[in-house]
Amino acid sequence: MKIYESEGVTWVEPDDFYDISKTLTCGQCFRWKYLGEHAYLGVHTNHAVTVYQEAPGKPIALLTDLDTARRVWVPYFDFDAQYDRKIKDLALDNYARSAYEYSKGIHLLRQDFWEMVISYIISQRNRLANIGAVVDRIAAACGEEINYSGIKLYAFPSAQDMLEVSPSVWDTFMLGYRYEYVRNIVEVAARDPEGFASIQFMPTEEAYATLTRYRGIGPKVANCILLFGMHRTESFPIDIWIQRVIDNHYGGSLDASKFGDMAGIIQQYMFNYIRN
DNA sequence: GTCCAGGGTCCCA
DNA sequence: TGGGACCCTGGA
Repeated sequence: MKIYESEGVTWVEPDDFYDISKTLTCGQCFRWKYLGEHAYLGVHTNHAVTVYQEAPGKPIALLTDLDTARRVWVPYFDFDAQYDRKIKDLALDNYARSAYEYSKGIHLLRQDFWEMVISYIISQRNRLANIGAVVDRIAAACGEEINYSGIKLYAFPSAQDMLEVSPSVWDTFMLGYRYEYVRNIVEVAARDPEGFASIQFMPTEEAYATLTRYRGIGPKVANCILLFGMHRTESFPIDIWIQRVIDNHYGGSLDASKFGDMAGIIQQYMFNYIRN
């Protein structure tokens, strides 16, 4: 990977083939906004950035300084990752191969654990666009304001921040039947922030068992939290789309462990492939 | 206006 | 182990 600053813009050239547009729109994240002209605006923890890529495989521009880019955005975007080499080492079946060819350039973001817990509880039986709208409303109501070149953006709030606003504000989030799920886990996390945060450092099986004990977190949501919020790339969340893939192309059953620690990335390739 | 499904999970038989 | 219910939204 190459990284350098030029006239206030930091440029990144990953070793891997990288597609910013696919990475940000394939459904793994909910809060990035398309600005037009190949540029996206997004927030991670209490940082905001504009990212631009003229075309897949081209150098990527980050509107931030070199130090912040190195410290915050290189890990977030997984610019250092070497998926292409790992994929070559796997004997992919025809469908996985087609999904990869179609979706190549998608990378797995290293998103915030707590934000992913809440986002994926909200995601159940919900539309992609609506998930982002709900998460944005929560951030705007409870999150710390980030002034980004005159634009007001909001960090995703902590559990304590979310409890500080009144229940009538919670009603404006439009959580629907997921209200009790979110409320419960926010109260749990606010009571013992460090204990809850420690889930992300547990071995994968223990983390899965712990997560699925909470109301509103079943197998699919737990696997999404493992994959997107903890970067456990061996996780393979099965939603209705992936289930369709398994039914239509794998005769009803698929042992994703044959993909090893690329299973989660191949899941993203398949999800992107079948949805388009 | 009605109907239906959307990145599921819980509950109860 | 399987079916129904659950909140809210947008498109047909």
